[in-house]
Amino acid sequence: MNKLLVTVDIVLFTLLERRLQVLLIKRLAPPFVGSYALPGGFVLEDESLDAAAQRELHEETGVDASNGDVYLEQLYTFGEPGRDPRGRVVTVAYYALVSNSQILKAGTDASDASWFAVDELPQLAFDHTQIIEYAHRRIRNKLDYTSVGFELLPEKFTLTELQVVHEAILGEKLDKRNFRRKILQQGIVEATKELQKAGRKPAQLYRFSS
Amino acid sequence: MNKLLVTVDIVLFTLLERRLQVLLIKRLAPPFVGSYALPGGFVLEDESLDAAAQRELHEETGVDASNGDVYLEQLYTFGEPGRDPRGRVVTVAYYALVSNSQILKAGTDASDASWFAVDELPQLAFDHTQIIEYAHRRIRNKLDYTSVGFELLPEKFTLTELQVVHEAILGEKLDKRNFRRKILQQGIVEATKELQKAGRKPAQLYRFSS
DNA sequence: TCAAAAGTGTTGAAGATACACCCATGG
DNA sequence: CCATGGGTGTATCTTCAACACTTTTGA
Repeated sequence: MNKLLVTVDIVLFTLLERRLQVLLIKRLAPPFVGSYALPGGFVLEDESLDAAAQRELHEETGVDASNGDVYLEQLYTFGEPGRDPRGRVVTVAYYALVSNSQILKAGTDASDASWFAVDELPQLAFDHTQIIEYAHRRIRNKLDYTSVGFELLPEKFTLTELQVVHEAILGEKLDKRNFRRKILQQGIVEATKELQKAGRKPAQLYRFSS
Repeated sequence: MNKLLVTVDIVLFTLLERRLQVLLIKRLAPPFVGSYALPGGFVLEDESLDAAAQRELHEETGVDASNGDVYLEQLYTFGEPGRDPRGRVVTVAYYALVSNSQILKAGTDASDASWFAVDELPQLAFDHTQIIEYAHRRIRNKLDYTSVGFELLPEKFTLTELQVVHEAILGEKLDKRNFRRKILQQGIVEATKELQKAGRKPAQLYRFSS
């Protein structure tokens, strides 16, 4: 009948500069002052774990997961004694996927937050390096049998943008023709009537079809 | 800085009568007196979550997971407020796979424990039905890309026994020739020099090769 | 001699991989 | 006019699915 401290930490991914990146927050209080750490915090008495994750995500990063357009999923629970020098803390880790456009909406008021490429992380507080690796592994596997890729893109996107997402997550180049064939014959995207006019040559915009 | 009750619950699977079965314990104390529930209990101040799961498994079922021959893996953490009428309880669920022979070794001193086929569960306490479904789904998926099946068998086994394990987990019949070819060309089993003499026709015994 | 489980190959379909060129646009 | 990214098809290989009969043994 032993009560323990329970926190949620969130590995927030996005795609920036064609690379998979994670949001980290510089710690202002001990322990690990000055190190970067995952956004997160304590679970309140009367909120679910998912709700706590949503709340912390919003408080610390400005990203709003309460409407359906942020993918948020429980990852794993870390509870080694000694993983937090302040005492026994059990952390339920989550990961979240947001598009570039949602980040901009969220604004940068969480001032000590910055993005880091997953393969170039700084030294992190606690066991957060391990948690991020675990999350990265999870989405890599998930890409094989689901359509998580869309969660990192805005509502409308080109197939090349989707391919870049897959390449960033998998860490390898994909063949353009094979990729397009696979996505199209899976029937999980549908063409919109719009073209992206930004680039050199206008590209067909697609949207995710449930 | 809110402390919460943290428990571990274990979904212990085995294969009995060619069916996937789960160990349940009849509750003697409120709430849910007389209902069946998963074995589990509170996490102590200075033990890891894995250690707590191992300890509870041993205390409540007699199964010893401290040597390597029980497969024990964290499943998911359930923390809805209201899932336990006594108050806020966060449960880190685990699942474990044991062979028939390990059960017999463990003995039946945990007197109010009984096995139930996963597809014929009684009414359960708390949200334990949901936890078992989650665990069942996990091992079904895992069967596609790993070799969890072995964990439900003794060290030496025939290919037909392995096939029965797969069929019990997947809930469908498999083609014998296709199954054997797949397993053999994966190279994850090796033939021993022994034959099983029990049945009608002697069968080659295999063992798992790491 | 019968019942029960062991063991064994082939074919066709579907899915995955490798691979190269032309086109439209903006600078 | 050139650099950039958009867009397209085919041949091959690998993988998966369907399918039936013979053998050994104990009762």
